[in-house]
Formats: sequence, structure tokens, C-alpha cells
Amino acid sequence: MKPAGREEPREEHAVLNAYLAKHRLKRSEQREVILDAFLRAGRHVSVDDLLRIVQKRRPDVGRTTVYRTLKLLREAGLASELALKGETRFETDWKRAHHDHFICNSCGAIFEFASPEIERIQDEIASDLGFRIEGHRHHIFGRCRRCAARPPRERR
Amino acid sequence: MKPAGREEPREEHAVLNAYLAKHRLKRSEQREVILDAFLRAGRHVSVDDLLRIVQKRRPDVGRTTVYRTLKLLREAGLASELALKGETRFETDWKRAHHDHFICNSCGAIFEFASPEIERIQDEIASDLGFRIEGHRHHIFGRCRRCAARPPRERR
DNA sequence: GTTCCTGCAAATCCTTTGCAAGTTC
DNA sequence: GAACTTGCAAAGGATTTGCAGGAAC
Repeated sequence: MKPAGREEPREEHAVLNAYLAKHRLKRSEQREVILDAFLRAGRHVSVDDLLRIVQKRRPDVGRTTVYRTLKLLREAGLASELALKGETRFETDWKRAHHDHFICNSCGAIFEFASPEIERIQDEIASDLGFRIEGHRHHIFGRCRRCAARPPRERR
Repeated sequence: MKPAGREEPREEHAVLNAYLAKHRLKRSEQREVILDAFLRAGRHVSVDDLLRIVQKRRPDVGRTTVYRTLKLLREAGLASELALKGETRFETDWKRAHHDHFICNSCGAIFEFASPEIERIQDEIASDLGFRIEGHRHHIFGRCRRCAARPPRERR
């Protein structure tokens, strides 16, 4: 455990810096701060979530920069996006195994799952079709354990 | 009235009318025309596609009405939506078996697939989690047979 | 006649872009 | 100093909403 306040030198910072160098882009404090906030934020943050977190430390960072930095992080392989209806959320993607999502319609909680078996079947179907897979998004919607137990109250 | 260019009396029209009656809503020519265009349009139309088709027959129909009618059709169980990045597409949903989609990143073509096996695995995973499934969206992205054969030309 | 629909324009929401000023290399 | 970044305001694109007039019941 590192001293309070201070940022641990996470591998992801090095990855970002390598990416910047490779593309002749420049480092900036904003990018550091945003990456750091993103890594600490936990999974499935929206742009607004992230902006809010970042602004606690640097109130002058603009929403535009958060958008631009998230795009950069995606290109660098550090973030991936989760296109939900109406809003896009982001999750860390560095050395994480592929996974998909359960999304609770009631409380909005997002759970992750992975199934090599599903992936395998997908691959089979794709190869039957002559389709070359480049990615996929598999979202399951429903009610999480807690919300299923406490059904939504009736309207009338 | 059944003038030339006549519409076949599809079951879906009856479903819509039943839905309207049940909810004390009113029938209108716009709704008929939009539903009809939607049924004929084939799969995966965008709002703009549909608007264009509808306006061939009734140039005075507004985009707003198309949005509103699609919403209605969804509620009546006649349409379901396919949330793609940047635009929403709609497909007919009356008495159609559940299916998911392959989407070609290159030409935009959309193919459908269904796998009872995948559904079964999903159910298992969900029940392990105590999650009650209400629906899902499974999109696979990549290149279709044709686009895979003709790789994208290089930029330089 | 009352209630519902429609089309237009305006409003929203999320995201991107133009630009002048500030940073990094 | 040249090239890249930033934040703001404005622009964009998709979708929704307010409203006055028009249709359906």
C-alpha cells in the first residue's frame, strides 16, 4: 500500500506514455489525472461520472477533454466502451479477459460474465457463415438477484 | 377502401388495431401507412429509411409521426429495435423467433442468427447469479463473407 | 364535443468540432 | 518556436416535446 494521496505507478500509465510517444503526442497533466481517475473509478463509468471524479481534483478540466482522453485511452487499448441506450459507459480494458454484461433493468447494476462455451459456439456459427469476427457485444437485461426478490411496486 | 396498389390485410394490421382499441387510441391513415411501409421495408430499417419510404406515398407525413408510430408498434409487439452505434434500426417482431445479429463492419450488412444452445447457456449463467432474464442483445461484429474476401484497400 | 393525432418548430441530450490561448517537446 | 492540447462556445445529429390545428370517435 502506497502513501495516501499519491498515485501508484500503474502499468497503465506506462502504456499510455508509450502510446503517446509512438504517435508523437504529448503528455499532459490532464491525461494523467483522467487516466488515474478512470483506473480508480471502478467499472462502467459514464463520461459524467468520470468528469465529476476528475473535477474533484482538477476543477478546471473540461468535459471535452474527458471525451478526447477516453478516445485516446480506447486507442491505446486501455479502455473499452459499453454502449448502453442513451449513454455510453467505459471500462478498463488492460489485460482483462473478454467478458460480457448482465444489466439490471431495475437498479442499473452491471455484472460481468464470461463463457468460453458461448464464444466457441459463436465462432462456429460465424465460420459457417463465412463471417470473420472482429468483436461482439452481448448484453443480457433483466433483474438482478436483489431486484428480483423485491419486485417493482404496482402503479395502481 | 381498397384502391389500386392495395395492401394485403396482414395480421399485423389487426394486431395494431386491437392494441389501439384496447388503449382507447385512435386509428389514423398515417399509422396504417407507416405500419404497411414498415412491413414491406424488410429488416433493419432506420427511421430515415422508413420516413423516405412512407413519404413516397404520403409526402406530408412527418418524421415525428414516424418516431411516434414506431414507439407504438414496439409497445404493440410489432417492432423491436436494434440499437446500433449512432442510429437505431427497427425490425418486425410479430411471431418471429428470437434471433441475434451479425453486423458487417465493412458494408453494414446485417445477418441474423439464432442459437438455442447459447440461449441455454445464458439461462444457466443467469440462474447461477440469481438474475432473472428479461431480454438480451447479442451483436457480433466483423466482416461478412464478401467483405472478408475483398479486404479493405490500404490508405497509402 | 371531447379526446386523440399530427406536423412544425423548438428543445434536449450526448458528442464532436472550430478556435484562440496555453503547454510540451 | 513548432506542434500538440485545452476549454469554451458553437455545431451536429438523433430523438423528444409543446402547441395549435385537424381527425377520429
